[in-house]
Amino acid sequence: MSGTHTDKYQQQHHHAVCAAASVFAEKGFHGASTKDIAERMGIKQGSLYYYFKSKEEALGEVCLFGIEDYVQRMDHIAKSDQPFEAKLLATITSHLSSYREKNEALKVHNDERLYLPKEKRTKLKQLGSRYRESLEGIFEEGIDSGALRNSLDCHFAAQSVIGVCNSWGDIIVRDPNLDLFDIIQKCTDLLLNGFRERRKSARSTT
Amino acid sequence: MSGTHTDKYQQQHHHAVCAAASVFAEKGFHGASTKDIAERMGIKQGSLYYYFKSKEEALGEVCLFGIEDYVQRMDHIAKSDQPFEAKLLATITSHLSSYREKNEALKVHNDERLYLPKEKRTKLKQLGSRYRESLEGIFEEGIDSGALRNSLDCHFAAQSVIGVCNSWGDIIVRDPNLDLFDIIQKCTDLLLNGFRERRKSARSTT
Amino acid sequence: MSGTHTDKYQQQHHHAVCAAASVFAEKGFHGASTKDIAERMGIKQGSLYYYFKSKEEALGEVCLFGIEDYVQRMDHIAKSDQPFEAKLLATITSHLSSYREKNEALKVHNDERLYLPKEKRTKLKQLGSRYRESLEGIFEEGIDSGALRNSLDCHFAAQSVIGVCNSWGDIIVRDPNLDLFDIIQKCTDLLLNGFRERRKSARSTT
Amino acid sequence: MSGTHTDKYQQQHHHAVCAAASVFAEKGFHGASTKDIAERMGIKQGSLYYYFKSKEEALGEVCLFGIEDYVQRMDHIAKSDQPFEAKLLATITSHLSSYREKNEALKVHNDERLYLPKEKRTKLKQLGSRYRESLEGIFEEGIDSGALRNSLDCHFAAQSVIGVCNSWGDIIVRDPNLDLFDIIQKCTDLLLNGFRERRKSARSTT
DNA sequence: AATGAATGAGAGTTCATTCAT
DNA sequence: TATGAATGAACTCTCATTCAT
Repeated sequence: MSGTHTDKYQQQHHHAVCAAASVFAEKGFHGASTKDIAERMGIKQGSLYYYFKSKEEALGEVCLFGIEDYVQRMDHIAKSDQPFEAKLLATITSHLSSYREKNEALKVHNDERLYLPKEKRTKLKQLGSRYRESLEGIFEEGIDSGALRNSLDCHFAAQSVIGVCNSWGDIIVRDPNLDLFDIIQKCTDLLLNGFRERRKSARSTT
Repeated sequence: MSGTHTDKYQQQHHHAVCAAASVFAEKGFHGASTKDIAERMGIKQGSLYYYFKSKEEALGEVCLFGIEDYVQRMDHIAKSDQPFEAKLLATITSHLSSYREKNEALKVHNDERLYLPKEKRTKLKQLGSRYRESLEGIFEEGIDSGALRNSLDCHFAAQSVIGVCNSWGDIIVRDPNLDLFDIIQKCTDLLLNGFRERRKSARSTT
Repeated sequence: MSGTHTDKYQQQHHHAVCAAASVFAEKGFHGASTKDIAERMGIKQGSLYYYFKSKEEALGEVCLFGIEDYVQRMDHIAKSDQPFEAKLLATITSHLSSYREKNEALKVHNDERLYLPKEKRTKLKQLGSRYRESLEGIFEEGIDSGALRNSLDCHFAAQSVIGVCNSWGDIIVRDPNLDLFDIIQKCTDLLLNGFRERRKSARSTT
Repeated sequence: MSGTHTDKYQQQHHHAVCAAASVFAEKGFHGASTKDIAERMGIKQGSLYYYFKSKEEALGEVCLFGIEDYVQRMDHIAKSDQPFEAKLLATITSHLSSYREKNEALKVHNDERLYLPKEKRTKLKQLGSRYRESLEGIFEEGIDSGALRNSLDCHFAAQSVIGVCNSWGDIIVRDPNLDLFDIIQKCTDLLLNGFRERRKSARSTT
């Protein structure tokens, strides 16, 4: 991948991935046209095929770009030597910050990856699972350390964290004026306490 | 609307809305073709236009169908005379059950309503706001009743409930074998405790 | 034709021909839809086929209706015992008045008859030729009577009369406020003098 | 318009306008298909849209092409320093010759411009009015110079000239074997004498 | 005498893709 | 490295026509 291409190519290729991410995020994969992408890059439609073999390949690259370092960061967090609370905060910070930085690509991954052919989805699925499993591991540690109640369903917990973050992520992407750190704090607070050991037993009625 | 059309027309029209919901949910608005919808109904493509003036109109009807009674149910819950905990449970139950019943239409509303022209989005936006505001009202009551801490940001809380429910809704739609009531209970538990008054002060760092 | 159908049918059929004439005149044959015609009649699209076997047949009937009595009137004029000047005036009066009375049908005949299949055009062509030939006959009489110069090309003259009348007819149809008799007089004057014997020889330069 | 496009593009674009003119003239705007036009150009249907944004735009360009230099020529004639008779002859020659040269486009302008949206018709209407007004001016000069009788209605005269020319133009387009100059001469003769001062008073009856 | 419902062919248009230059 | 030109398949939508009722 490196070596076969000039510097300019690499730059333009990256430029292309970002343009595609931006357009796909805005219009969806099927609603976006290759012309849209090319125009956002400042080149002509036909020239796009110098950087992508097909529109679908572009989607694939965007999706991969969208989660890969996001997953890596989770690996770091999981392996780090911090108490459960700090890890959860770090996770949420990382997740929500992603939407501000590479924002569009992550959104595209979440919303459009289904339109990829099965084979191409495999790697993404692995990365996604790795993310969720790392997160589940963090929750297991939390139980062991006594920070969380024994009965917690770690799979449910991880999925919920991802869900909350993604839904706030969507809102963040749509409204750039929102205070990111305020949201991070409130989400962390919600999730931290939501999964903690209970005092008495305030069971809800039906 | 009633009176101007035959019984058969009404039936088929409803049939068409469901077919459209199903196809849009699966492939997205732009990824779905009118041929797909017609075929799911068992009629020919051209005949679809006897029931919809355009593909876009079909999307509009699906979206409306997707939220209208779901919003009404929230109205009922909000107006009812129950303690906060019961209202939250009822809300979550209603929201997640929707995904099982009219499932696809609600999903379509959430994911595809952006592709509607502004004017058509207005009514949907009103309904959506009504939902969120009712939910915020429930949280305000919860604060007043002492069930929730004073400092709670009700807007954040409402948005988070919606977010959690929608993200689990997506999962439910995709996997019909999931135990709906297990998820409802766990979500309620998470959210209830996440927003409750705190014991000590396990504050996380920044 | 008469006897096989009820009175109401005959009435509605006539109604249909008029509606078709009106719509064809406004939008052209290909630009008009059978739904347009039905709506102008106050019936539903499918019901139109009770009166016409096809859209094309409707055009055929409109065209025929548009010229037939117009040609008959010309026959009368040609056979009548009047001086040339009176016959020309009568011809022009008849032609231009037609546009006010059955206006749309005649316009349709002129503008849209080409879209009829060859076979159906035959009868129309005969009628049209009969008209032109009668008119040529009138001009020949005019020469014989000394009202017109010997050198006049009667075919050219007849064609020109028709051309002038049709072009003014179009204008009359489009603007119902025009003074029909003013136009008739001016046209007659133009054509009468345009074809008359010359005084000196005011040849135009190049 | 020049500079933004390749030479080849300009050529093909012109080619496309001519093909469209030809097809519209033959089948009418609504009766003609974009496939017809493309085929006449020797390209595939989809490729036509490289040269026209829409079928309607094609009609607009054809109409404009059909009258623009035809109007300019009239401007020249009107401004030139010739006696009335010469100007009339020049006008008729120009008008009828147009049908031989750019033939189809002018016919399309006359017959199909109504199908253009209002905004696009504005420019055409201006050009058409300019033509008619120039012609009226010529007739006014004719009156002043004594070549025409005082009582002449110049608007009627101009409209009639246009009408005669257009109706002969249609015939010329349909039958390429006709002797153009014979018709020009006969039309000029008809119109010149039709509007001239009268000798005695051969008034027609009513 | 008229309608509702459906059909199928064809329309205009868009678009991912290719390829010579 | 990038473009202009073209393609063909797919798409949304319209419409003349049919037919059971």
